[in-house]
Amino acid sequence: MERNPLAVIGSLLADDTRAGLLTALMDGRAHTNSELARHLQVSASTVSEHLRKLRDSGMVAVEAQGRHRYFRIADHRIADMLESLGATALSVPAPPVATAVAFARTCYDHLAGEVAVRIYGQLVDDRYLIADDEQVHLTTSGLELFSDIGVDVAPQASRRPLVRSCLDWSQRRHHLAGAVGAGLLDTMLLNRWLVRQDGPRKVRFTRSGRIAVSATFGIQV
Amino acid sequence: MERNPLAVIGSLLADDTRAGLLTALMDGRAHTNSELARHLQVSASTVSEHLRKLRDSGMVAVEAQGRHRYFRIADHRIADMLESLGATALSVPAPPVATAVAFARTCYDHLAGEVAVRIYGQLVDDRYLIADDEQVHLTTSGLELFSDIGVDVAPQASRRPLVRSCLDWSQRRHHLAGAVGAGLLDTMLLNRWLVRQDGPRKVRFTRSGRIAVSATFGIQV
DNA sequence: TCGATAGTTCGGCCCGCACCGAAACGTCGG
DNA sequence: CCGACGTTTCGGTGCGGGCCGAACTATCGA
Repeated sequence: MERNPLAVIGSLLADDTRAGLLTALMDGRAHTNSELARHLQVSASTVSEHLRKLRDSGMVAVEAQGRHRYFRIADHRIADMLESLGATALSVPAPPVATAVAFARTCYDHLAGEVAVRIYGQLVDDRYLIADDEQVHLTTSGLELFSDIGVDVAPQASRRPLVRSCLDWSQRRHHLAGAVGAGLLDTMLLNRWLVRQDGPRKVRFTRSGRIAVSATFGIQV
Repeated sequence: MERNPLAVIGSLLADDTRAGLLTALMDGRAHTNSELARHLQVSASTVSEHLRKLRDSGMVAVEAQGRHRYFRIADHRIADMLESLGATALSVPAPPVATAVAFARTCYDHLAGEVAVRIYGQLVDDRYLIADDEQVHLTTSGLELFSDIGVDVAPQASRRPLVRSCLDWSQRRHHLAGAVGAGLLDTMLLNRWLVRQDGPRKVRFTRSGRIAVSATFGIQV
């Protein structure tokens, strides 16, 4: 059965939930299945099926990371099309869909956002951290650095790696995860360098926190 | 129920028949309900319902003319959107949807197309025809002109007006309809100025036809 | 005034598909 | 290896909507 190409695209957009997924993804970041399910108030299985269709059609791409799978708009051509489509809707003057990217936020059990990316980069530059293509290692001086601020850097009894890199989709760059990444967040919260905000993953640096981060990692916050 | 604007547009495009209607209308011309129904091989009632939806949404506009209603893409913003959407489909390099406009074709019982528009304009310029906003009248010299080439210009027993203007949607300009318009086409075919082609409304000027039209109306064909 | 034709509305049928819960699968961390 | 958790697959249900034919309206031309 030969279908009209307009109808093919239209069918993908026609469903309200699917359109909601695309709209949510239009913030330029990548999201997990369950995040999206919560956001749209539908079951995880439903979202999974929708995402599969969007993926099959090439509108959405996926990147696996551990037991999470991050979904995002496939490329800027798709984004442009959706943007222009949304603008055409009610002759609305194109509401700016891009949201402000959080400077600091949490990503599961570790710190993410702009500041986390900069800390990660500085750690690499200063040879506290060695990052090759696939693997990340903490150097001896890195071990000392984290140990000094109260992060447990003992080799884990568990299989959990000390350090792991995690891709920050709002930045498209890596930041620090793994046991040390989690420990760093714990320490920051414990010492009130950082306090949680109302949003689920929102955090904010305190005044003393900014000073401490500057002193510890040598970056300006 | 609040719906996602993407889903609103998507729903309109999602149906294959509706997408086919829009694709057909993307030739830039206006078409009637029954034309479109024939083209898409569905019933007239089905097309009518689809066109109503497209009209309600503002994607398609309609203009009534006698017992015909001509449907067209509402404005160039919609056309642009559809064009870009179609181009996004399979990364196809945007097939040129605009078809060549027929130089000469029939419109029901009279002549239409580029040549008909030019004849009409020349008739007005030469004062054979007086056209004000709403009405069109044949002058005495106009009566003679058509009488000379064998078109019956006797006042009609029927209510049918001698001359009427008909909007040519491929040209967005008027041409001659009414009893004289119909008679002119008859005469042209009878004298073999014009011969029918294989297409339902396709006609072609003969060599002698070109000469006769030039001589009669003073236009170059 | 009347038949022919274009278009719309209405009623009813039926298919496609969005949805959910349950179960299966894969990865993480203990 | 095991429990926890994120994700996907599967089966079943219900509803929206596209389709047609028939009836109705409007216009044209005789």
